[in-house]
Amino acid sequence: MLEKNYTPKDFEEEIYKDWEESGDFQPDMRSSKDAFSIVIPPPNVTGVLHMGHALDNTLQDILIRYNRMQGKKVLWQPGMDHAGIATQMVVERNLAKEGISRHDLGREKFIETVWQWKEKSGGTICKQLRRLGASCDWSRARFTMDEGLSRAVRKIFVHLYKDGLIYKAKKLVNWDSKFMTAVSDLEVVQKETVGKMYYYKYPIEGSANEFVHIATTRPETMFGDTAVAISKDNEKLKQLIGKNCIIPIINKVIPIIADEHADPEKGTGAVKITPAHDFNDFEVGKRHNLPLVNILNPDATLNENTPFAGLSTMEARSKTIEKLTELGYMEKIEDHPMVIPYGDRSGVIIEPLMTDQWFVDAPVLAKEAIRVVEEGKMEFVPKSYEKTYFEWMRNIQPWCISRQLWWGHQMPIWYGPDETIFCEETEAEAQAAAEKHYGKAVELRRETDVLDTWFSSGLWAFSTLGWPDKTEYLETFYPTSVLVTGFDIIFFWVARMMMMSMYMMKEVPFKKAYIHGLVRDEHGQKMSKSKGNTVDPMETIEKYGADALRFFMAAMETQGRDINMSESRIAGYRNFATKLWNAARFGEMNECKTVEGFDETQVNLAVNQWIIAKAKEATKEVTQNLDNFRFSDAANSVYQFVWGSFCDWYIEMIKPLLYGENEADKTETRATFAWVLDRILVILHPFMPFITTQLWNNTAERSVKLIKAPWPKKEQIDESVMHKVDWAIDLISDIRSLRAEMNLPAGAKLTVYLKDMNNQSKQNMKEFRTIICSLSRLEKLEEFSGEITPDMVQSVFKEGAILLPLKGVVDFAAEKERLRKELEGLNKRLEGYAKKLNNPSFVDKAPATVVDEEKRRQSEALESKAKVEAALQRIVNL
RNA sequence: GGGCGCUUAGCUCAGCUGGAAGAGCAUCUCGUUUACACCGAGAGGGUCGGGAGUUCGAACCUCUCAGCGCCCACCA
Repeated sequence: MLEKNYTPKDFEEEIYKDWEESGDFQPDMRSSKDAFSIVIPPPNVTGVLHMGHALDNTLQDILIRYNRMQGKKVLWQPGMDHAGIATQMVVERNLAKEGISRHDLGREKFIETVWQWKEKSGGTICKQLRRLGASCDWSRARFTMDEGLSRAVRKIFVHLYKDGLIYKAKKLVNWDSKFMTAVSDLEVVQKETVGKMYYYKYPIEGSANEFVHIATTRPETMFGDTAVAISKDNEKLKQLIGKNCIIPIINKVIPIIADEHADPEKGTGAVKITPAHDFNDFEVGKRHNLPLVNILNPDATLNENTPFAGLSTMEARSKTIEKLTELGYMEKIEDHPMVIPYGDRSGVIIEPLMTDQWFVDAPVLAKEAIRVVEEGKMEFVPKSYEKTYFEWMRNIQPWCISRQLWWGHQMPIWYGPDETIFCEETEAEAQAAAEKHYGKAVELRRETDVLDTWFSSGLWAFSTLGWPDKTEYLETFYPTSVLVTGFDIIFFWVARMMMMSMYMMKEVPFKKAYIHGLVRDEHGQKMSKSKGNTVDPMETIEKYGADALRFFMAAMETQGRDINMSESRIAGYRNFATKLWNAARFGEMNECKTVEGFDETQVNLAVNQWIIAKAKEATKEVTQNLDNFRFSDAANSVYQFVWGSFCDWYIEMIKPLLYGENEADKTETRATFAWVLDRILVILHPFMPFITTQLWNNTAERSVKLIKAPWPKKEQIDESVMHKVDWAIDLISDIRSLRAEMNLPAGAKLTVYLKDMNNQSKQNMKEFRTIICSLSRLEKLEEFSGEITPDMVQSVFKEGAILLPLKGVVDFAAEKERLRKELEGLNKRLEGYAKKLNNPSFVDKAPATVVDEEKRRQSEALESKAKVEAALQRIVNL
């Protein structure tokens, strides 16, 4: 028995538990069909489910369930990312509450603490994903720091190193002074701010009143200046080139050099060069062999190379200005719009800093990653993201992979006493290599840096399947079928997976990358905690059910567009679930039970034939749309069918039958109802797995679980039967409309006379009389013979009935006219094609594909013409 | 500066290859008919941002103007 009310909370969790415990999420390796696999974008171990995850994972789950029902070997590989910086931050913050710093604990103890934290509090998100209905094979869940994945990381690192694709270099890198680590270019966000431009002057050496005028936004960096540059095309200033100037305060002499970097149009035309603290200046410095003067400590305070050692940059800045003003070198200060780099995690200003770091030679790895996309071996959906990908990949810079953190994969690098580098997968191998190198055993020192988190995520597509071992899963599921993720991590992750996979596996990590947008708030604003406009998916699930949230995500997902949150819409999809629930209850009340061996091609009643055809049509649409990743179209197809066709029309139309006397009709209708409801549960299951399963389990004894129920194969759809019932539906709609327009009282009896009837419509009227009268609340439905009979007059006056305008309710004349016009248009169109295709200049000039395209359209128009002609013929016959 | 995208009903948005404008919500009217008021029936509402062009035919293609958004790079 189905409960009277649809209360998803009561069964969603239980159903999930059953799936998981029965192993329903594990791939059926015995299946003879293709494999289908997705690797989950691993959420951070610190992560909590937000709407972005809800979207991403709903889409994946829809694809997974859909393919599972097709009988394929289906794997959704779950797991989590150790999220270096994020996790270290969380744990450090917790420790700080107790007044402990990580340095108090020491590296080993700290890492132990992180692991403890992970076991205890990490992975909340996996529970939440279960609540959403994500049918991942949790028994295979991986963690980027688990033993197997760590081995994969070491192996590929050593491989890359020995191929010369990983190297150590002293370079200017983005330095995060909060976490005291280097970060990659991608982890730096540029923010617009209104800053100040400071104008001051450096005296020229050996001259009392000659100066070079400088403009800068960062006066405190002057202590690191090692030159001033002027363009040799700068007519006004070029006479200064070759002279020396003096940095005030520290009275250091530096040369004035000629360099194109100094744009005469910008600033004062003369640029102070600080090679150790600016990426452009670094390049200038390289060109002129300038010394590098580092003025910063790792915590971004100034060092002993400046007079303000220990001060922060801001403090040093005001001190510098103060001093310059005092000495008479300061000229003016102006407001200046500028862009300042911040760390995406730390939120502090990122400083370019000279340090020893490790790099991956990304430009080399990018080549293959670009090629396979060019060749279509990996396709972006929507395709437009290809361009973004190419653009970035073709301009890729070496990837800084070393982090001066503690939480992460420590690099498999050991140094000998003379700093010789040994890169091996294990310490023992490194020892052996060192012994060979030195001819004796020596003490090795391990590199303390850890790897960028994205290094290990870059291996995710194959490391989770067991690589470097040759496992059955790797064999079966690699390359994975599709990757589903947001556009914001194309560079962070998609690109890196492409590079790593192409390098190591020589094969794409996934055949398609489905890229979706962002989930925004109701008004299209980005959701953020600081704005307070976030919506917690768990609360939404609590309130409306996971099915409603999932359906919302699917229905809103149109390619290449962001999704705006809309509670009213989620409520609408909860209502949809309620509607289905009640429809099922209707079936239960009327003993509509699934009939084993029911042959839906053998039903007799037109309404039953009609709903079966409609169900097949909906199935076809869902199938096609899911195959093309058109989630919203797929969702809308089911929605329209369930609410629009099944509930609004079919259930109403069969009521007279079910409450009637004809037992054969009843039997057939009950069986049909059950068949259609089952079909709905099947095609709706990927979107709303919980309610469909609950109904599946409670409306009949089943030999198959819904999660593994076979997805219908291609079916023959009987279109001719649709017209008859559509005729009745049109008639009913028109009568209802007239009734409302005429403002008839609710109980008013109504008699309708139809005129211009032909054989077909006479037959239709006979067949659907009961249904039509019942649904449009008619007293009588009669044919108008052309004369007003005493009967008709009687019905008006005696029964209080209303005599409708005797013109026939459906305006076939207008319909005929419409079709005639359409046919006219089609004929013109065909003429147009004929003209075009017979025109030699068009055929000669246009590429063959264009000509083919025109020909294809022509034949399409021909087809349409045939259809319209047939429709017109039907009307004429009616 | 380079790239991408958007502008369609009051709101949020669909509209796949050009062939007579759609959904959800909101609004208005009617309705306690035995699945459902988380409901049913009906209605109103759009010169598809402006302009020009291609076409027999344009929301869709081309050009142009205006507004909005995102990404990348740079900014002494």
